[in-house]
Amino acid sequence: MKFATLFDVARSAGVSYATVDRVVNGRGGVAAKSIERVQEAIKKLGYERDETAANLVRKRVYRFHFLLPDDSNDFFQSLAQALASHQDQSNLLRTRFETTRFPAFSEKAVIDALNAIDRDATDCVCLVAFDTPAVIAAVRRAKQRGLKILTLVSDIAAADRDHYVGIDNLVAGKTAGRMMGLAHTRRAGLVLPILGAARANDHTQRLQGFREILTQHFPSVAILDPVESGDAAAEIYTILTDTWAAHPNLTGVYNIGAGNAGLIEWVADIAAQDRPVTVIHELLPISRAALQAGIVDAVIDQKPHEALGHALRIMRQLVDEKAAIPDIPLMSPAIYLRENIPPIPPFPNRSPAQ
Amino acid sequence: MKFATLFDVARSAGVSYATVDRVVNGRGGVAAKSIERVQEAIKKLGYERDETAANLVRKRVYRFHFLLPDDSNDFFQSLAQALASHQDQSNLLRTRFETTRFPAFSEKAVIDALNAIDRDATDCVCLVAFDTPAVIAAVRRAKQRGLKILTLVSDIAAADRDHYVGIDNLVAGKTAGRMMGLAHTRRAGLVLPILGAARANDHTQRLQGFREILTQHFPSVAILDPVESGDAAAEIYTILTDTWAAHPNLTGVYNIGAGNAGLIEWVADIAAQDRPVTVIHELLPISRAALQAGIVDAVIDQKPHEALGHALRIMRQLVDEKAAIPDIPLMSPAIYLRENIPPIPPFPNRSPAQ
DNA sequence: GCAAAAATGATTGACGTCAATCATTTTTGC
DNA sequence: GCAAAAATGATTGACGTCAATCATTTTTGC
Repeated sequence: MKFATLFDVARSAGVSYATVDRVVNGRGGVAAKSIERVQEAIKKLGYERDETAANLVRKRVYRFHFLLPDDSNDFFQSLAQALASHQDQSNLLRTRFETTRFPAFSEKAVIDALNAIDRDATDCVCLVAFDTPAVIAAVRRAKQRGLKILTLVSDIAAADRDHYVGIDNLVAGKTAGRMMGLAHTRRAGLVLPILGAARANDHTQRLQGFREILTQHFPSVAILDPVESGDAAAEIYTILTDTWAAHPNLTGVYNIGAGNAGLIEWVADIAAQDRPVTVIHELLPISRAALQAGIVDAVIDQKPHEALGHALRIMRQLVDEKAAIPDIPLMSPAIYLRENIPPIPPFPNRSPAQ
Repeated sequence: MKFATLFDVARSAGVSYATVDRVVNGRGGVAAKSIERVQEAIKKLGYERDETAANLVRKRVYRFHFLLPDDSNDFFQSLAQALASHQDQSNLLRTRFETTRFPAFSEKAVIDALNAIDRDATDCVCLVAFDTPAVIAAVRRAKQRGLKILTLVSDIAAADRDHYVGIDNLVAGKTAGRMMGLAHTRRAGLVLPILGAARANDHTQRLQGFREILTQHFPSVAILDPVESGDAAAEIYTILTDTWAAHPNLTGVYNIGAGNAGLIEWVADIAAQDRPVTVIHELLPISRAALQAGIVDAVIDQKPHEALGHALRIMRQLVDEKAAIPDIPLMSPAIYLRENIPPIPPFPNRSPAQ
């Protein structure tokens, strides 16, 4: 079974290769009946363009630049790791990567990095940004220079970037709420939500979703006022100790942000039979271990590896500019319990060289 | 920024293209010091082989044959759909697909289909099989003809196929058990497991995992003897009606196999405030709707789309025969609650033609 | 130092497509 | 029916690699 080439199409259509080329590449100057014959031949032979050959001769290369926060030991680390694993395939898909890490939460650093991106060496920027006026302005400038912008994990105003890939934090919070609610089926409870920072949009959205589900579907569960941890483990430990002292009837803890080490330590320390149900975010080495150890009951995860896969696909489409890209639904978070912890991606994508 | 080609490597190494070719393609007959110089140049230039060009000239094509059960309206339907969505990319990855559907549960049909596969037109077979001696024998014959065999979703004895992609049903059952257990946090309960068929390995494995987690970690939850439904919705309805009558204190139902329509109808009919917690398998249109409607509490899913992605990658590696393929861990099942139901894959993988 | 063996160089046609150029044929308008 | 315009054909070099062939140079063993 051989596969049809453009030469086969030409022969079958009874026209020259040049005419077929004019048709398939839309060069114009072809009689209507010739176009028709070519299209018929394509259909008849089941011809499909060999994209690899086309990309080869066109020297088509996707040049992507990633701007990721450089937070010592956290979620962004796993994001960078996921990125690295996707680079495996870069060769096959003619994609070149550049990555800039910037100090997390430094607005100036993001903006500088964005400004420094060389339009002549970059087609599309993937940005883990926060939604401030200055950042938005920088994004807008980058777009004016012709760069495509995709936001990842954390979004900015829709009008200013080309696409967003990531979860909906409201949904993430609702999922956490549902999980917490199910753990309170037909019983009353008292749960504590811990915010990282009240000014962080993603955190407040999660909190909102969490509250919504509990109040709506699990009215017997009372929700304490959320406390702020600054994403600091030590602070979380203190918060929990204090809350536990004040409310010995505490039945659930939902940590919305980072700093899970503090929560884990606290649970291990109290070693109570009837410890509160614990729901946290992001499957990282530390939370994996805590799930395994039975210290954490559920982890809500953004699926960074999968997110990057989506991001790369969309970035290629953005650069191709072939057509408006259909709006892609937001990702839904994963739920990990002790038993369904996934193996650590990536799996090897290709065999070792040679 | 241009990317190094083999000519660049040759120039940099101070040898001819032919020598470089001999080195990178392992043709032998090259002096040790030349090999070294070439490898140095490769490293220095960051050369990476352009796989697409190599595949092009080698006429490398992967010819895959899928053998899927043809069960009217079920899980296999969604599997076939997932397959179709992956075929989108077939062009880019030089993969050709053939699919044979066979009547579900017809051993003879599988074997006939397997025997009928043309070795000269097929490199690798992806099989959703059941583990019977006759099927195993047929697989063995296929392997002797030089076909690579990958089992999907349902495995056969490890020695007889090349690889398996799918979940571990024991883990799936444990996950269901954990979910059910969490919904019984600090309270007693009585749950009913419903088997499709006691002779189905995957079902008994799930049951085992389910029981294990509950007895071990949630001892206050009692487990009724499992009943068999034959995967029939009507039967499930009857079972539930009877059990509910006999045990008004029922707090959970775990449907291990198919026939969820019966469970859904029953839950809708009893319309009880304190209905049992329901855990089922496979995210299909019907179970999506039931989650949405709040009739089902949790769905454990095999992630067919993801599974096919893994399968295709491994099948290519099998055909390449470059090296032994590292054993890939079994997939872990996904947990879907009402709030984190994912959008229906596939997303479009490439822009529309032209 | 010489013949044989080993290593290297030079070159070529293909894979399927793109993107040209220029010559030739067909169609159109009046 | 004729000139101008439109359509078509023929052909070519490239993209980066593979897989050859054959000629030439270098190394090896004695």
